[in-house]
Amino acid sequence: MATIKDVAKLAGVALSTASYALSGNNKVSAKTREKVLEAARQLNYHKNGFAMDLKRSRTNTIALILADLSGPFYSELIRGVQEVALSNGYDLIACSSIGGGDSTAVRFLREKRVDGAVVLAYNMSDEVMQASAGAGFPIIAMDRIISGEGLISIIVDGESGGYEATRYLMDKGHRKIAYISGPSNSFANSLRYQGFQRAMQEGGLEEQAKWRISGGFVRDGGYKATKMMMMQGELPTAVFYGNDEMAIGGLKALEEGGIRVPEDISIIGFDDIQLTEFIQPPLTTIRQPMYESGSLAGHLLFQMLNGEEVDMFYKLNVKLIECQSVKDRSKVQSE
Amino acid sequence: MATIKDVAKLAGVALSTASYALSGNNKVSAKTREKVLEAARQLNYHKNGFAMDLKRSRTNTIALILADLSGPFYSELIRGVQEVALSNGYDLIACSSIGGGDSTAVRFLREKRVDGAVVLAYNMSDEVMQASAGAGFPIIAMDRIISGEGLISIIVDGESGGYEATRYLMDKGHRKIAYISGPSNSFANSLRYQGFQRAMQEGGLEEQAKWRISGGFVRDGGYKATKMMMMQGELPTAVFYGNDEMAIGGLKALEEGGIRVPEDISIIGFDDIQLTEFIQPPLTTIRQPMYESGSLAGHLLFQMLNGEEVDMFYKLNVKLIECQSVKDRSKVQSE
DNA sequence: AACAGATGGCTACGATTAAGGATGTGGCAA
DNA sequence: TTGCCACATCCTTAATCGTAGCCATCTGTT
Repeated sequence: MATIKDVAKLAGVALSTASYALSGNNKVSAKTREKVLEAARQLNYHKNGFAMDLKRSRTNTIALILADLSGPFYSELIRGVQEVALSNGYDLIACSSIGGGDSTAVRFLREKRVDGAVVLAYNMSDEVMQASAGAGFPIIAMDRIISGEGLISIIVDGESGGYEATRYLMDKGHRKIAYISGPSNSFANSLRYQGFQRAMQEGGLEEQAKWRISGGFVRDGGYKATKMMMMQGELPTAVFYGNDEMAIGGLKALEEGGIRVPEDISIIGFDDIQLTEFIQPPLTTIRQPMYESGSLAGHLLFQMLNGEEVDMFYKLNVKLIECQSVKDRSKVQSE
Repeated sequence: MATIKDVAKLAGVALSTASYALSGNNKVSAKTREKVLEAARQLNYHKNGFAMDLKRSRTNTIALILADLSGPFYSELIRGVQEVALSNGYDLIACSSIGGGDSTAVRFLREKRVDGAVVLAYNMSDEVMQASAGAGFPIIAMDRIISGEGLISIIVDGESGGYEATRYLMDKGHRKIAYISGPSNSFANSLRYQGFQRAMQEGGLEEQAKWRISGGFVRDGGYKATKMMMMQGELPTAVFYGNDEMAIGGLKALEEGGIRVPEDISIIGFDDIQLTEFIQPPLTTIRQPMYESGSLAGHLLFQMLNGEEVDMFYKLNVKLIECQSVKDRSKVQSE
């Protein structure tokens, strides 16, 4: 690889002049600049990014940290972050936190290979995030409440969402409601479940242990959990899936068992992923403001990078999206 | 941020000793190493990634370049690449080629911020890839055929896939077949379409211009294209969707129009994304070996980084996955 | 005294950038 | 016209970022 030295030599100028010319500084005459650019072109010269970052001690890059690059993506959220990064002239890279302390994500944070990060990865420990964040290095956590210098939490109000979803089912006359949960260590899942419990208690309904099954927030988990539920003899009249992915898996299991939705059983999801409107029946669900939260995360990151004062905690509201996967049983008295 | 200098000073040793101790070199005594590590702990010292990369002139990172981070992901492909990278002790980052010449992807290639790349991004120009690739910098292209030093192409045999899909429909008695296409500049789309055309010609069937509509390879595009097709009065008996995403969109449009699948119309997709088995009816499609191609890409990348000789071109085979979205009309003579 | 192991000094990696040096321009007096 | 000076313009010198690793030096053992 050609370095700026080679360019300078070929152009017959000093190193620094070449540097100035290449970064568009107006300290060099047009003629010299042209000479330098021509030399660079001839040598197919390109800056060495690291040397630049090292000297500038800034990378102009932020990281989006995900639990698993091949996992289900919140594409709207990413779009939100991406647009803000782009419009601020920053680069965005995504990396995975697979691998624990040796993961790419942890290395990028520790070694300060980026200027800040947005984290949506349950497998990142609070410790790592707290150790890395700081005045000059903002981290936005989107899947937990965490505090520390340079740390901001954005969460969606999963508790209200869980509550609303459950109330909605109850209002439609459902009394036997199952909850298919996400991973037990998931903060989002615990919020949703708390909302579910609050609504159940408030309505004087008893939660059945056999109807609380984990599907790990993944499609196939929802499928298996639903199969398991179906093998227990008695079916609930409604199922609250902790997220849409599991509901899609559940739908397949029900279909295979010849159980109609919503005629025989009602289901409700959570997230409002784009797919929900494309499946049969369109899924009633709780919408999370994905794009907005991603965009907010991006904006906050840059405000912090610019040294502005911002709040450390944000809670976004959810909204019930009524489709066709829930049947109104309130007029029917019994089965 | 503390630097290795500070660590050395606090530990009372020379810079180089600290460096050796921190990189686990056995040139230092256990006692000294401990002293240095303790100092590093006290100062919360972490290596500066750039300085290290600069000195080592190696990053231990490879990039996965995608057209759009928020776009539909080939998660299996990513998993393939990711696993290989991880097992070789490399980091993997994903970045987007949105933004043309100023995109993150182009900068990462040009400025050599990674050691190599896997590219699956139609909006990357051949020129950029050819200019960046070289003996020490391998690039694996997964969406085109391209040649040059350090460049390898992996493609799936879309032509055969398109041919097989179409033959399959014809074998099932279909004579009126529509093709919902991807973007016209997509290499994958053109292969599939060529296969479609070959089968049609071979079967003596005429392709109807009104039944070749573009859906841009996206779900919503498939939905709109299908709506458009439905408005033209005459329906084909089968639709070949250029990819599964569009087929899912199309399914919704058909559903809305009260057209049953496969009773009234048969559909076939392409890709075999995970979702296909979860929709109703499960989609007959052409499977691309996604995981395998990702894994192959990863392996080739590391072989090149290790200076081994490899072929410059790979073509992977596809396979028809028979599900329930195609009806056999071969016994029915007319409609 | 020779040797091996441990430690320290120093330079290079490739770029940025402040500060100072060289060069050229124009104005004015002799 | 010529010579001198002030001044702006353009360019160069040199320090620096944080780390790796060569090579020299020192220490203690045999």
